[in-house]
Amino acid sequence: MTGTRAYHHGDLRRALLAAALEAIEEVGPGALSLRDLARRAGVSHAAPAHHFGDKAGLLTALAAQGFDLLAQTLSEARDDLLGAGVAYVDFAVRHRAHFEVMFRPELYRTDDAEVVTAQGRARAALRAGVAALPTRGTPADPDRDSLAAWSIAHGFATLWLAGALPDRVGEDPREAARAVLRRLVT
Amino acid sequence: MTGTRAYHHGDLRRALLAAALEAIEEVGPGALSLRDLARRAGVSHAAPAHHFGDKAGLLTALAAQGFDLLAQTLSEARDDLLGAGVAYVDFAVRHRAHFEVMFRPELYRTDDAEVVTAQGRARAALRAGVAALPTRGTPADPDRDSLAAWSIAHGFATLWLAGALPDRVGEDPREAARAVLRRLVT
DNA sequence: TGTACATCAGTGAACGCGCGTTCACTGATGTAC
DNA sequence: TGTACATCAGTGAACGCGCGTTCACTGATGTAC
Repeated sequence: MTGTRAYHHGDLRRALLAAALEAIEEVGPGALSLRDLARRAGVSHAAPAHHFGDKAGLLTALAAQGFDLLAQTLSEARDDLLGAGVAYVDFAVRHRAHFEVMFRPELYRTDDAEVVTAQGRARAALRAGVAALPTRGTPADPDRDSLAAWSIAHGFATLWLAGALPDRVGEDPREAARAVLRRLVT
Repeated sequence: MTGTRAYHHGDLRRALLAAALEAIEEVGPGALSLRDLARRAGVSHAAPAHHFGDKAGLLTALAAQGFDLLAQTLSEARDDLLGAGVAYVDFAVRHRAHFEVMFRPELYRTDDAEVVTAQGRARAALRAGVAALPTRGTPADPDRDSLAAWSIAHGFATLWLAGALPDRVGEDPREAARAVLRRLVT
């Protein structure tokens, strides 16, 4: 494979997804355009339709990929709720584009089979983390505890991404998240 | 004022803001177009520029309005952290359009004077609520406690709006939020 | 090893659309006298 | 109370742009024989 442009890209689907992540980080998922992705991938503007049909198709693929990645990330922090929370925030910051798409269901097909499967995996990993929560005085309510843990991690992550947090939280999201999450976990 | 169209609308600025809230609830803040707002307000498509200059100008006005509304809402729950948290979630659900704009700083001018002022008010109201937090065993850390409370309320609100929460949380956001927030507050 | 053919990936020209922006304008309102 | 005039809010035609989508096409790849 020299510098010459091959007629067949070879791995255009993957290349378009990568270009989409890049574009989303720059302009957000709303302003995404298929023509722009084609440009980024160095391919004709009609090419993306071949692989994804339309914009929602592409974002659906990205969402599925994102939930899978999140599930994987969370399951590595098994038996450690604090660690899982920190991993969740870290995921949001490092995979910002994925994260932003995942939680804007109006942008993609939430009933897509791959999305549903991946979502299930992520949900299971989340619950596994919460199951490890040390019970405090009051009798444990797994449902409520699970939602509380998810909420605080998700909220911190979104506020971080929105740049809404005060400067004093510092520059390391993991460290900042750990301090805040401890409030719930310890 | 009969049914006849007056040449001068009289209160176009306010009408456009109202139309914007409506449009945002339907299509999200990203897909907003000034021409659509003009249509909704029954006015020529060039009219909005008169009042807001451009889209960012309009969203800036909306963000400022939103932060003011939030500050007002929170300050009504003075001395009651749980109540403030529930009010925060309730605000997000009932003023969804405002809320969505407020936390997408890339859409408006965050350095706008009115925005900065209103944000300051909201922030102060938030801190006042947290100051009422009962201290538990460990010595209180107001900064951390404040961020934790904000995170959990914000996270629950965003997840609710995204439709990401499981069905079992029910249909009343206030009630559901109260249950979850109690995990942090009690 | 070669040839014929089907399939598939990507091309590029063309289309219609909605958008933001500009600009000369017109009608309404407010003010000075 | 009337008139003249300045100011302001909104008009509507025009423009150029980037977009998604369509479609006949072409070049590359894989397979059958």
